[in-house]
Amino acid sequence: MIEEIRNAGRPRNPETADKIKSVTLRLMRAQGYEAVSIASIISEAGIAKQTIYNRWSTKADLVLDAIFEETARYASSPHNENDNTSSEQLYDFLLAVFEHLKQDSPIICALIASAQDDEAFQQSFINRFVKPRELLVEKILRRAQSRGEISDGRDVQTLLFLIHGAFWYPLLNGMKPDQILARNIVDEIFRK
Amino acid sequence: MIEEIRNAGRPRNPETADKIKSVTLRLMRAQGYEAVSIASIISEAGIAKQTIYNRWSTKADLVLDAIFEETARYASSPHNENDNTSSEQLYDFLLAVFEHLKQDSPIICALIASAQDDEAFQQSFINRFVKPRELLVEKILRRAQSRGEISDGRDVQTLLFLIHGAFWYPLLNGMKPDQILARNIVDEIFRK
DNA sequence: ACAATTAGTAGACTACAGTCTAATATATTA
DNA sequence: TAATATATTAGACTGTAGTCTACTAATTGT
Repeated sequence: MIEEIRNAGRPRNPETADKIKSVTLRLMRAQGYEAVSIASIISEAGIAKQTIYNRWSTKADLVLDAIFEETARYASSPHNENDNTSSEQLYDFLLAVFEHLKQDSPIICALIASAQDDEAFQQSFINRFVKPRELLVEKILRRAQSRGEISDGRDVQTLLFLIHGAFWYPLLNGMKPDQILARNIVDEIFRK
Repeated sequence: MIEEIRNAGRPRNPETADKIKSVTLRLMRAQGYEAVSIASIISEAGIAKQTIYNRWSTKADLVLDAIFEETARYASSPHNENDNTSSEQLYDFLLAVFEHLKQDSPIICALIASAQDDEAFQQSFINRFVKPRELLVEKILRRAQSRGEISDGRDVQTLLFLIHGAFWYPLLNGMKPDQILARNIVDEIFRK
C-alpha cells in the first residue's frame, strides 16, 4: 500500500520525466554525450530547461538516470545457475557487462569523466552504478572461497579492484573489452 | 649538434612556455583542474589568451605538458636494482607511482576525464602517459617470465590491465592507492 | 472563493573554453 | 630598405551548462 502524500502545489506531470529520459537516451546513443546539449534535449522533448533542472541537478545526473534501468538489467544476480562453478559465474558476469558496454560504453565513460569534477555526482554514480556491480562480484568471490575454489587468504577487496580495473582501464583508454579479455581475467583470478 | 633552423617571422619568446607551464601547475595544485580557468592563467602569467592557444590546443593539453616532466620522473626505469626480484621491482614501481599520485591524483583524474571526450587528447595522453608506464611494467613482467618468477603461459597484456586497472579503478572512484594496495597487487600477480 | 505552494514556460543572465579579428612587434630574406 | 611571415596583444564573439526572474498553471487547505 503506497500512501500518496500530496502536498499543496501543482503536481509534476508524471509523463514528463520518462519523456525526458527516453529523449536523452536516444539522442546520446545517436550522437554521444558531449554532442547532445541540454538545449537539444528540451527542444526535442518540448519542455522548458527548468523542467529538467527541477528533477536533476546536472546533465550527468540526468544521463545516469536515463541509462539506469538499462544498466541495472545487465548487472543483476545470476539467475538459474546455483550449480555453476564460481569461475563460470564470474565469466558470465563479465560477458553481461561487456555486452552492455558494446552499446553504451561512450556514455559510461562520459559519466566516469563527469564524476571526476563533481563530488556529489561521483557519490551518486558510485552508489547506483559502481557499488552494485562490486557487490555482485564480491558475492561470487565469497562463494568461491566458501567452496574452496579460491583460497581464503586472498584479499577480496584487492580482487575486486583487479577484476573491475581490468576492464575499466582498457575502456578508459579507448579499447572495447571482449570475450577474450573476460576469459583471461577469469583464468588469472582462478588460476591454481 | 642541433641545427637551429629559423624561418621568417617573429620567434616565440622562449621563456613564455615555461612561465605558462609553471603558473598552470602551481594554480592547479592549489585549486584543482576545474577551478583554474584559462583566464586566471593568462592573468597570472601576464600574457594573452592566444599565446596559450598558439602552443597548446586545449586546456588538457597544456596541463598534460605542465606535469609531464614531473610524472616522467616517477615512471622511470628502476635504477640500481638488477639483482632485485621482479616482484620487488613491481612493488617499487607501484610505490613510486602512488607517491606521485599523493600530490597530483586530482589532476591526473581530470586528464583521464578530459580524454573521454577528446580523441586527439586521448591519443596524446596514452602516448605520453599511459604507454610509458605500461612498457615499464611489461619489461618487469617479461623479465619475471624469463627468470621463471611467473609462468610463461600467462598473458602479459591481461596482467598489464590487471595491474594498472587495480589502481586506476580505486583512483577514479575517489580512493587513494596506498602501500597496502601495492603489496596486495604484487602478491596477487606473483602468487604461487 | 481565496491563500499558499509547487510546476512549468520563456528568456535573460553568468562563467567558461575556445575561435576570430585587427593591430602591433620581431624576425628572415631579397 | 622593403616584403613576407610569424608572435603577441586586447578584446569581440560563439556555444555550452547551469542560474535566475517574472509569469502562468494546477493543486491543497481554509
